[in-house]
Amino acid sequence: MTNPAMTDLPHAIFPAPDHDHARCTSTAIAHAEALCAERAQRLTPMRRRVLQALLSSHRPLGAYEIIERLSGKARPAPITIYRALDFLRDNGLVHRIESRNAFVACVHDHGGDDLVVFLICERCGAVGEAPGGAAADALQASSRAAGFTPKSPLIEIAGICAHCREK
Amino acid sequence: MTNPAMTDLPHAIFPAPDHDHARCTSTAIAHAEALCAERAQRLTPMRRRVLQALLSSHRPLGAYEIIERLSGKARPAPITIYRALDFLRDNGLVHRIESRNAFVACVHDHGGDDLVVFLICERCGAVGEAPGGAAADALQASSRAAGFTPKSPLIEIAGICAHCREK
DNA sequence: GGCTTCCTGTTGCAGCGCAACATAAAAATC
DNA sequence: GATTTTTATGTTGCGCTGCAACAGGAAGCC
Repeated sequence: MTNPAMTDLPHAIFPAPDHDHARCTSTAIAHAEALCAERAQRLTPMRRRVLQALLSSHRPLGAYEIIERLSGKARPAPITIYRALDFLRDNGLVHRIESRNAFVACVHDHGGDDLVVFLICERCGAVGEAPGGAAADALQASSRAAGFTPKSPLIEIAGICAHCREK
Repeated sequence: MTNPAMTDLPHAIFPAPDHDHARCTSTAIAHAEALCAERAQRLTPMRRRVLQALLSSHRPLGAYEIIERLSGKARPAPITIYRALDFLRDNGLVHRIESRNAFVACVHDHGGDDLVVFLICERCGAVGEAPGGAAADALQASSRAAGFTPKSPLIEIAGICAHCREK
């Protein structure tokens, strides 16, 4: 499932304000197509449109915000968006930011199981994904010590990203 | 602000099904009173009732669930509950579980700044609070590596607690 | 008492999220 | 290719979350 196009370009964890967003978007779409083809999943027009709406920014969007960005034609009902999001999430193409009740497109290429830390910039709203390998071990240990059998940990950190800090 | 009553009793991270819940509740209320007195904050009847509703279980409750548990008299509007919750959260007496959009009473005694890991049992719904000291360092490092200036990390882990696993 | 500050009640609204059912489109089977 | 089955989308409706704005009331301060 690894797509070279997503790994050879070493994404900064926070996309720079002047990055080549068109390419960034088309790469992600291409990755989604490849992945769905490989899994015999259907990237329908609706699902693609929702993904593109999310890719139009690196900010998490709510369902209603997505609807607004799906310009043209009739505006789909919220439930339609949620169903598309469910599909995209199941395939690791979209993440849910729990602390915002919103969604971001995933522009990284990571397995479904490894721990991802979401860094949320309070100023520009962008979301970065940092690898959480080291923290994963500590959390495993903490959980086990409590007799707890953990599934996927959820980590979200609010703060200020490098690009906003420079200003 | 440290209350001996809350520390001398070494709370298991997950309260056992047969724990002395009456004492567990009264201790928490006493702690809330002491803390508010110390800070010259007012633990009004409404705030106390909301806290007690949350203490009636170790499960996170939504605003409407809280309203239902505030039996007697007129049912307060949701906004009233949210205001009480804001107060209780500001004083560290209540935590918000983002992945559930719900709230739990805090039955531990930790400073406002140290990292807490919420363990959420998918079977019984109980929420435990584990210390996240070790993970905190790893997350700091991860964030810094991304040029990110972190504030308080949010960690929630779903899984199965020890008491549910035994069955 | 009079003033300020804080708390609660009321009304209203917007977003989130899904259940249940109906319809349409694609896949699979024959 | 026609029929059945599966899968995706549209429609309606509803309940929960969360807050803004305003009004009244209670507690503390001078």
